[in-house]
Amino acid sequence: MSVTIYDVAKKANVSMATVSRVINGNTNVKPITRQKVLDAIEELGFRPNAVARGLASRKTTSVGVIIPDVANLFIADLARGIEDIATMYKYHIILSSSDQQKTKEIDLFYNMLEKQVDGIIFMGTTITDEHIEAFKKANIPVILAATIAESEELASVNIDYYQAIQDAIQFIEEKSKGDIGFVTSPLNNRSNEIRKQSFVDAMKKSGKSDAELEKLIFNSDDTYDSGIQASHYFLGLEEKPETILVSSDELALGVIHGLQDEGLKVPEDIAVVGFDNTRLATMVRPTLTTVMQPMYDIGAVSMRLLTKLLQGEQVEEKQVTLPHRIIERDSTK
Amino acid sequence: MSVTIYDVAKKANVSMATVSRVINGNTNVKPITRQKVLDAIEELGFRPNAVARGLASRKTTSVGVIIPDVANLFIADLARGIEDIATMYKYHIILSSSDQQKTKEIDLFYNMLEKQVDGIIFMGTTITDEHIEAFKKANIPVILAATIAESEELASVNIDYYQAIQDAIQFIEEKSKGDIGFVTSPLNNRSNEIRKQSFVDAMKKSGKSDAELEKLIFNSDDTYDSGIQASHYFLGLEEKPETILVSSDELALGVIHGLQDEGLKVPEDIAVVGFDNTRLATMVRPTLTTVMQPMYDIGAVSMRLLTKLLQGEQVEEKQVTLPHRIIERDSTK
DNA sequence: TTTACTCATTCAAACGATTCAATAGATAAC
DNA sequence: GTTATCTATTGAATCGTTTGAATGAGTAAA
Repeated sequence: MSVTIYDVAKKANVSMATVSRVINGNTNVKPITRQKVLDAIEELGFRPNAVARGLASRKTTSVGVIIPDVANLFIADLARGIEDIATMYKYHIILSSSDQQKTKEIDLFYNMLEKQVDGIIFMGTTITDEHIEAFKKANIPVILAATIAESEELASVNIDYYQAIQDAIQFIEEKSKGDIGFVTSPLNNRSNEIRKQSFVDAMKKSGKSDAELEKLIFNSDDTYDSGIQASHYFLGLEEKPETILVSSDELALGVIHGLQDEGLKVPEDIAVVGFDNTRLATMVRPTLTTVMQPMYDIGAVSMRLLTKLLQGEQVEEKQVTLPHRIIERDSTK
Repeated sequence: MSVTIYDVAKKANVSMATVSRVINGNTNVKPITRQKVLDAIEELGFRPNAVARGLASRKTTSVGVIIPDVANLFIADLARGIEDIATMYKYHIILSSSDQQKTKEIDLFYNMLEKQVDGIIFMGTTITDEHIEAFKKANIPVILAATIAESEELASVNIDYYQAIQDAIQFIEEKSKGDIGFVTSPLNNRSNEIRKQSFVDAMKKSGKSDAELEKLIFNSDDTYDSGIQASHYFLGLEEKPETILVSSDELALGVIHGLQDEGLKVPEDIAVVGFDNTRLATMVRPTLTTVMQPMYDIGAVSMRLLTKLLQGEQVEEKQVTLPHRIIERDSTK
């Protein structure tokens, strides 16, 4: 049926081993032989069967990528970062969305192991013992991308979420003395939990009581619509915050539009600060001041880290923290 | 090292063939034997090696997906549709972005063949002879998703782009007698070309001269920023259009904001109609009237079609046209 | 009882590469 | 001239499954 290494060997009058060595760019092949083989390959239109290769070499040059949802703008950016570096290092990507469901995350993980991927990049919600067990059972490197694990042993690439929120609050407080409202993303996600905690700590430090604090927090489900709901919530308060700090950009757009729909002006009446710096941030009026979380870079660095691990390169630190920063636009004054 | 089918066979006191038959849910296994094998599998924590399976069975249960760019909101939706159906039918997805570069598209295609994918879903720009040659050389089914090919032989899933624009124009003309401006997406993409042609035909039919027509068209590169440029362009015309019809939603947001930045009101001064109906359409003020192109569905239907082809199911029609429709929101009056 | 069939199971040959030990030929060292 | 050292190449086992042919046991038909 299809052309195999055997056919090439026959045509070039050499052994399969030699053909294999030519394909793999191995030395110890006489230039003249190499050329003979190359000619035969060309002539037959031979393309090595990656599955057979994978079986024989125990390397598939594919990596598994498990993310919550490709269709999420923010996450797709991560995927793209991974992909670009993977392509650069000649890896293929097997991609799956977990929809933040723990069982699905774990199932997908084992499925990818069956596929004999060389490594896995995982973005998920909270890392449980079950996750860790699965990761350990796998004899391949696993990188957590934009995902927090308490365990020191797991390789990961993140930003410092706690500090990011602290910085955002400091940024806000430099501009305005009023209250700050906070819209969380779902707290089944460790990094969202950390952001909330960071907010809580900061507010307590500036003397807010538990009761006051509670009013300043709106728990959302991370959608545009719940951003709108959040805005209604804050407008319903007796003491409205002067600034609303929001856990994601999409949510922030919802908040902004919710406020505008009620006739308020952003940032004059209420300022809004987002989180992520997705492309959405510039696609809204006023443009959104936001905390940059460089998802593309997180993906790229994760994949690069993975290639290092796969190729046995020295890795100084398995837990990478990428810088964040506040990007000031027009939704704050 | 890892547990193989051989270990299971030994433990259960049966042959590898029997274990294989159990794994594959084959009949002709006595219940009692099946249970013995299942127990052994459980006990040893056996997981079949998909690579070995792939080699032996010549089926990998993975499909290749080639798309212009995962990080594009609109395209990621397609990917998600593909993925959901793939998961349902137990296929894995190998995903790659081509950045609309023809050589990359073709390289990726051949790479996926090397990986022995069972089928490929392809979204690209213009299908050239080179593409068709590659598709034919592959002995596996290929589905074009949201991608036009003139050839009748290729399986594909699309909407009727020509008609969609005709409908949009009719919709606009029912509301307003003024000129219609048109913002194209890059014309290296066949479907964009068709949309433009559709617009041109309609305008000619209503008596526009070539000179008039030319002024009404702005060629963009399909980004938010070029949407802004488009708005400036139209504002610079002596006779400004009353409505601007735009080839994508992201572009349309750019147009809307560009107009608003200049102090115009949408839709009072100028109405805007988008194309795609991405989530962006509701994430802007005014919300965007747009032509729905159901990318998720296109992905899902493509994948379903592929499974049919792979499983030898009867397929009535290899070229599927999905319905489109105009979704009226607030950017038109 | 013999023959013919099923049904359950085993045997062993693929699948298409990689890889390591073995070998032959050429070159260098003594 | 013999031995040692490289270099280029081959042979064959191996990777972990699937799968079709072969086998054997049990049952139904004659």
